[in-house]
Amino acid sequence: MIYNIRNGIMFEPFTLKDIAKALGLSTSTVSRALRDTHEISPETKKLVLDYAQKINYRPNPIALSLKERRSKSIGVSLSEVANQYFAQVVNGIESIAYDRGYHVIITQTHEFYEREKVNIQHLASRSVDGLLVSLSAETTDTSYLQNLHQRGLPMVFFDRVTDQINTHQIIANNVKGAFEATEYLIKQGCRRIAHLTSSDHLSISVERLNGYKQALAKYNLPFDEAYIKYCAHGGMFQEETDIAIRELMNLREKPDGIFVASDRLSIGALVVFKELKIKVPQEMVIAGFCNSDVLDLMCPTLTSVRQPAFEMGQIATDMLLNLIESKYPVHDFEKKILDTSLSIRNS
Amino acid sequence: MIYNIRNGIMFEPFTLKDIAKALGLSTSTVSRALRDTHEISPETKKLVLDYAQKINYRPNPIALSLKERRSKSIGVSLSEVANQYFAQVVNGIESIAYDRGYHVIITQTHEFYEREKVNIQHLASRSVDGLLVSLSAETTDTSYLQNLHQRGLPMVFFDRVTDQINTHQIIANNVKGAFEATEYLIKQGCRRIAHLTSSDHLSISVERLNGYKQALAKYNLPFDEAYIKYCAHGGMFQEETDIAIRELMNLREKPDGIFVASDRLSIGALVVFKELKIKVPQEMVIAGFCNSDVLDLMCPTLTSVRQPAFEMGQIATDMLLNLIESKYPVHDFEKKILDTSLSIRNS
DNA sequence: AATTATTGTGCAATCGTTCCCGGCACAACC
DNA sequence: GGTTGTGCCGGGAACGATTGCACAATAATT
Repeated sequence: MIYNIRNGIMFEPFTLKDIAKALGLSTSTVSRALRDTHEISPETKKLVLDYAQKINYRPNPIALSLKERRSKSIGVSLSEVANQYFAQVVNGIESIAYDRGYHVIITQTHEFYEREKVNIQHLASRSVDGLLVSLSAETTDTSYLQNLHQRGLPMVFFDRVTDQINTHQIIANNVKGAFEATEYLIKQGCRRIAHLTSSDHLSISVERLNGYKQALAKYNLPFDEAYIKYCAHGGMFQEETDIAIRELMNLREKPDGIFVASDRLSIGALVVFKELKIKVPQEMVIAGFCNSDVLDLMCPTLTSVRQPAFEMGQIATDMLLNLIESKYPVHDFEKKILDTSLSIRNS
Repeated sequence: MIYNIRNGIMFEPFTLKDIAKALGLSTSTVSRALRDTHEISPETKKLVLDYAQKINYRPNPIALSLKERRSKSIGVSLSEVANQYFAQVVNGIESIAYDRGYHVIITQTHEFYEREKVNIQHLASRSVDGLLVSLSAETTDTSYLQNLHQRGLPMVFFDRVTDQINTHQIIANNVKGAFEATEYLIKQGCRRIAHLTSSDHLSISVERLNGYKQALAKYNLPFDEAYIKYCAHGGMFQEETDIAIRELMNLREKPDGIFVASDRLSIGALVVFKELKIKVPQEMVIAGFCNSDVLDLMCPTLTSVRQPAFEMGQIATDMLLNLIESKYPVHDFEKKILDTSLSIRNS
């Protein structure tokens, strides 16, 4: 192996100029040889390619970005990768992005609006070619995103979307998923079904609440606002979940079933019910959105609504890359809705 | 807000040249005015600053990276963020990096050597100023990393380290952690203690095996190679874990306790024991490294060795940034070892 | 033999920024 | 009055890669 010793200290990758100098050619010839242009003689090509191979030459992506005016990378904003649902989405995103030659830069909001804003503005200024966004629980003001969108930065929303920005959206069928979960609780004999959810302005909260209401309506059960509990930070702090459930259990008419709207809240709820030593499913049946793959190991048990997370990541990325690579402005946007599946666990 | 309409379609931020043209100055003057150099008159400065403010000018970080020959970003290579331990490490990394003005780019190996190599070479080709690496289960050949290191790319290893590269390392006290877990099993009355671990060349495997042996030795229990099971991909495929445990349970002298060496394997083992309907802890006591925060919900129960993951991420990042920003070559490297803690769960 | 293709290569501009160098005023000095 | 100084600013090179254009050398044609 040959080391680059132009400078003994700093990490200095080889450049076209290095190859050109070593071989007594011009940089343009070297560049063309590497890109396999027809106007370079086979001998020169071989010479250059062999040498490039030997020193393990890689084109400098930063110089390319500057020249091409794009970075071949996309930014992702989500609440946290420790959440199984998002981890699976990320895997889907990467599977598509890498195939199409894009880098993926992941940023976490931890459900804070300020963090989201800083992250996304940072990404935009670092010239990502597009954004995949799932809004934080705190976010109500999307004006900074509208700004970037109006100025032409492609973006696709997934999971937690907003209608204030006209672009592609990819979500699970939250209404149907919530309906099925609630219906399951009803069929298990529950009559006072509580609903634990994230902040009330998130799209997923609205839709899942809708599905819950539809199920109650179908079976002629009354809707009672007292049974709905919101967690402003989506259960990011266990205290939120703790208080919400204790309040529910202190109601005069305790709920006998609960539908939980998100991964983190579902897990958090199980923790609280275990602490409170409430018998599941005798005293309380629990169903909730959750993509964890260890639910079968848990007690108390959770009947889960599972989202096609990997696929959602794939589709969102495909949509985004198509936007980025489109030669003409796109005005026709799609809202894609994928079905969830219900995994029944009943001990 | 003023939008740049040089081109109606693409996202085109303002440049120095735009300001210079608008104000009838040269780009160098504008640049100097913005950087507040003393050789620009107060009036010109104010003129430039006001205009820049008005159009919301941001320097192009890509051009800066090319010029400064650094990107103010660090790369991370780890097996998968869906693993709680790594998710926590990432949070630690970000907490330090963002404070010091660095971006974090995360890549996942999913325990494959080829994936690791491609990812890291991609990162190194210029876009990152340094690397945080935890090796994949498959990796035995670190020559491509040695290469980058010799050429001056700063890197710090965490968790799964190698001694083939002379740089900072930050790990948990794996020997002690494994010793305590095994000792716990012995004190619970186990006499035939199996050990389920990742691929045999990983540093963590070697160290954790050592701790296991030391505990056996201290209590005069025989070491039996038949009780050691390796999973080449660290349990990335559940089948690996499945086969390993079934083999253990088919031994003439079945083990009555098992010490598991990693997060994913611990979870995988619980799944298998549940499937096999083996009574825990009556027939089998399980202890293992695991940073999951829902272990209290699981049955069968797992006594866990918990690593200070967040802190490891923080320390590794601090070390790396110090390397990157050091004006002189560093030859004095540190191996930092953090204590684990044992969480006993016994149902 | 002169002209025209064809082939292979180099020059220079470009992307956005920084910074060295030099130049033009005007003032202060011996 | 020349020399030196100083404040203010523009020109241009550099970072690394791509690419249109020019030009050389050789081959093919008239």
